[in-house]
Amino acid sequence: MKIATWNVNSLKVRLPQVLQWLADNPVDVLCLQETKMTDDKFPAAEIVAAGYHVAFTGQKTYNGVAILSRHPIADVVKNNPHFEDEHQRLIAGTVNGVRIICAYIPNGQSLESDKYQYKLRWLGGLHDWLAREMLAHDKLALLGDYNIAPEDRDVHDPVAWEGQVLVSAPERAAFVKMQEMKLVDAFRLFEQPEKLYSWWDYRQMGFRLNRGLRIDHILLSPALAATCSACVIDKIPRKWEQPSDHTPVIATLDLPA
DNA sequence: ATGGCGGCACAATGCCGA
Repeated sequence: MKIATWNVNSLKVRLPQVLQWLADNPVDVLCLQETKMTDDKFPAAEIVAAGYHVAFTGQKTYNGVAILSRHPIADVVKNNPHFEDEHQRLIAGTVNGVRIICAYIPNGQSLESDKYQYKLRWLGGLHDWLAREMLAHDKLALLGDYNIAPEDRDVHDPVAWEGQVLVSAPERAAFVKMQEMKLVDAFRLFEQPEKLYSWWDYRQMGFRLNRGLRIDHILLSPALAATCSACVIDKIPRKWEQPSDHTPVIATLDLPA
């Protein structure tokens, strides 16, 4: 079973790339973030025609998340039942006995911003809800755009980024807290190439100069981590015409698909 | 020091992302 996550930065613009990527990479589950559309605009028919079930929740202009799955998606939950939030940033569903949680964690903008406080509150709410979900689901995966680079090796220039949003100590502490609840960063289960990131700024030739951050992650519960045989970042879509600034992350689980 | 790119919006510039 292969599960993946991709912040597409507008599904309206990126739908052809999503369909192309799925044709090239027929994963079992693909979590999308930043669909940036209301549910009435969601291209469900095109995705179903590509052989996927889909669950989604969106809003105008910002945010929006979706789960695409080759298998039926059960027990769909939209948003965190224990955190009041007008943003559409979270959707969960169960696929083949695996609890899939797709998250678009807030960016935070800057350490001085109200949005940063919202990000930390949001992470607190996520933690509390995750604890409950983990009790209910042995096999659980949290996939998405975390907007957190967990360690300096996940940052192209740690000195330049020091103290900035995405790398600040409180955000990293929230990531560590998820690891302390036994969620495992699938990417770090394996030897990886150095300086491999999942996001690059559109500006200043960020991708060509590999000025990136690893902020898109797949975290696995212990029962799933034990089955994980690979985790890769696929840089290919970042090279396509009119790309998202993020690129997909894929984990392979040795479970019957 | 700022914005640099890209997407979006009651549309020209401003907000937002990261």
